[in-house]
Amino acid sequence: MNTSLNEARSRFLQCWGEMGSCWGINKTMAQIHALLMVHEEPLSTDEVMRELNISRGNANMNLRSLVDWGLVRRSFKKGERREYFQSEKDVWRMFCTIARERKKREIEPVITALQECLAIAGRDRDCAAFRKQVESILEFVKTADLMLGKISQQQKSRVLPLLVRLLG
Amino acid sequence: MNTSLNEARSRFLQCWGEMGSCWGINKTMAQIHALLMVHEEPLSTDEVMRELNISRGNANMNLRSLVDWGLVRRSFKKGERREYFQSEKDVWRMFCTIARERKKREIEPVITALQECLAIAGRDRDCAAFRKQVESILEFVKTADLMLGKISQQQKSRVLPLLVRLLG
DNA sequence: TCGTACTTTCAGAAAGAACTGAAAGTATGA
DNA sequence: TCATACTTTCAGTTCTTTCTGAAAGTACGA
Repeated sequence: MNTSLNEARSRFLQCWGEMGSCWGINKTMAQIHALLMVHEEPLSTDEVMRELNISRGNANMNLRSLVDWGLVRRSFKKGERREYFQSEKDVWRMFCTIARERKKREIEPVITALQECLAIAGRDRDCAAFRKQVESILEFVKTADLMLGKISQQQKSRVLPLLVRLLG
Repeated sequence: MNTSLNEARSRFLQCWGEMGSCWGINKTMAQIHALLMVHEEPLSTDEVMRELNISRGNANMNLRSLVDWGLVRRSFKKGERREYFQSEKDVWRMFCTIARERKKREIEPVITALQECLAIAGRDRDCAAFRKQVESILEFVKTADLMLGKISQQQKSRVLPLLVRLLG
């Protein structure tokens, strides 16, 4: 098999794994995702284990997480009991999926927590400065949340013109 | 001192620390940042150590990181040798600073790495599918990079109208 | 130049996250 | 019902990151 393709692939897996770590995503999960992204054909758990040199438990757990995130689909070959996994390939749809999940898992809980902070603080005069700061953070996070929600519902083609306007 | 304010503060520190972890930021660093955000007055290393119950080394290291990120400024009180630290309070400016830093530290290196992947792969026919996928990822990351760069240069007042259009 | 009041560094310790692999669980077809 | 071919779980281990605290470094005024 083409050596430079192999080398390029493994460079890509490494890159994607590191990027994941930066953004709070398990490195192996990111690498499995990368692996599936650059394979047209669905891969089995055993193939993933072999390609990344990881244990069955690890492969299974991270494949499941990817399915939970909606980035990877289980797929079956007729006449085979074994399950295969296939990644979403379209980058914009991947982005939308990730945005929706992080919104739900991470941003919305922060909004709730900040609202709790304000509720706990109450309205005493000596809380005024604290309230003001937390309120402005909350407002920002809410706007970001709303925006992420809207953007991740759009077709890519509808977002591009806005970007052009912004970048122009 | 007002108990509910204390409770609200510590809830806020906890919340910000957890959020940091989600996004690949050291929890203690995020908590120090939170602590400084809700204090009008600059705090000394010893005050930070006391409030968060952490060691001198830890406090020193994370305060330095925050200064490196440009989120916190050193400040001095006249007649005192000790240094104090003060956080940027404006949320939009905080966001811009973080965006610029992550762009520089994390996004630009990914662009370079992806370009390397393409260079390694070369133009053989059996690389075509790989190239196509990596190219579309690269295009997306470049657009995100460009956009983050533009947005984080804007005044908040110039971004809001765009959001309104988008959200409408 | 020395003593004081601080800041920085870093080797080792602790905590936390991720991983392994064997055992248990499950589905299928004969 | 059983054997087979898989998937899932989880207790224990390994790896990574973060933290500690004492020692070294630095700056200043007397």
